[in-house]
Amino acid sequence: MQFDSSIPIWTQLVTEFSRRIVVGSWPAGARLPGVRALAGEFGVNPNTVQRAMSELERDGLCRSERTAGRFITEDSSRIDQLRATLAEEAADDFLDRARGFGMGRTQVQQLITERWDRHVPDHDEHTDSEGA
Amino acid sequence: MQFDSSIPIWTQLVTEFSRRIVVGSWPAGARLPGVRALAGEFGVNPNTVQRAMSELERDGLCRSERTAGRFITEDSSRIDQLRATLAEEAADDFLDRARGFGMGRTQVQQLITERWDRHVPDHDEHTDSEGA
DNA sequence: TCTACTGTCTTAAGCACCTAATACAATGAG
DNA sequence: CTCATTGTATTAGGTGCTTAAGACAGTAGA
Repeated sequence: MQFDSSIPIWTQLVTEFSRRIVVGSWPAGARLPGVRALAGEFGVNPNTVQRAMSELERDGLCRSERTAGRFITEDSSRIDQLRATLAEEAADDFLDRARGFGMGRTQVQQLITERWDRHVPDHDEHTDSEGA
Repeated sequence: MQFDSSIPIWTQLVTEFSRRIVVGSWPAGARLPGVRALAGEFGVNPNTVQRAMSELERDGLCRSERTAGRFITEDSSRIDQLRATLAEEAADDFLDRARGFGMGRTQVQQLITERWDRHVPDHDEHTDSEGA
């Protein structure tokens, strides 16, 4: 993973860890790798990982058993809530920016459509797996 | 205007100045207030304003006549381009995040619709923010 | 019991960046 | 010419991030 040097690494780790929780790489109840192992994976200092983990704990996404390791919360509804919150924040950030320079609702929807297409390599493919 | 202390002020000024250019508060060819005047308006140091202005010049959005002041570019197509670029960047940032946790196209469109409605002033807004 | 592993805490150093204060250079008005 | 205003450059201070090294406490397993 690559880091943006203009943003604190621990912040970017929080984002990455949240993503892993939301997409299920780290499912509810899972035991996480130790801070030293994660530090090795990302090429950072264990303290930096710990700072990110503290943030996740503060938000009730994981808990640490002091000697047994660290575990994702069992509360799957909390994870659903996280997913919703992240989505809303992303949308709100975007809408604030778009409205800031005067875009209307229709323009916004069209912009999303255009940009989505450029994000998807193949037009033919329906990657519309609307499960939830 | 209020600044986010976790982001450099000059960066936020670039955003604000770009917005003014895009929405026409600072139209093509306009003479801008001096760095000291702007610094006073935003409550920051003139150097901070200048750093933001240097960025705008680097992007061809304004030019400085060393003793006469600073002027927005006459090239209105450049401003149109800026508007398009800002919109695309905002959309791409959003889509990267949304796809990052597995949202599909339809979900994204629906999310935008929901959030747009809550952004409309008339709607009763209850902020249900749990930390992410 | 002894060893290895877990998270946690402390201290310190180095570094980059942001911000501020100030001085400088050039031009136009009077 | 003299002075005020313009943008610009230099220097210094402060803050926060990251890394590093080490020590501590508790637990599981050989």
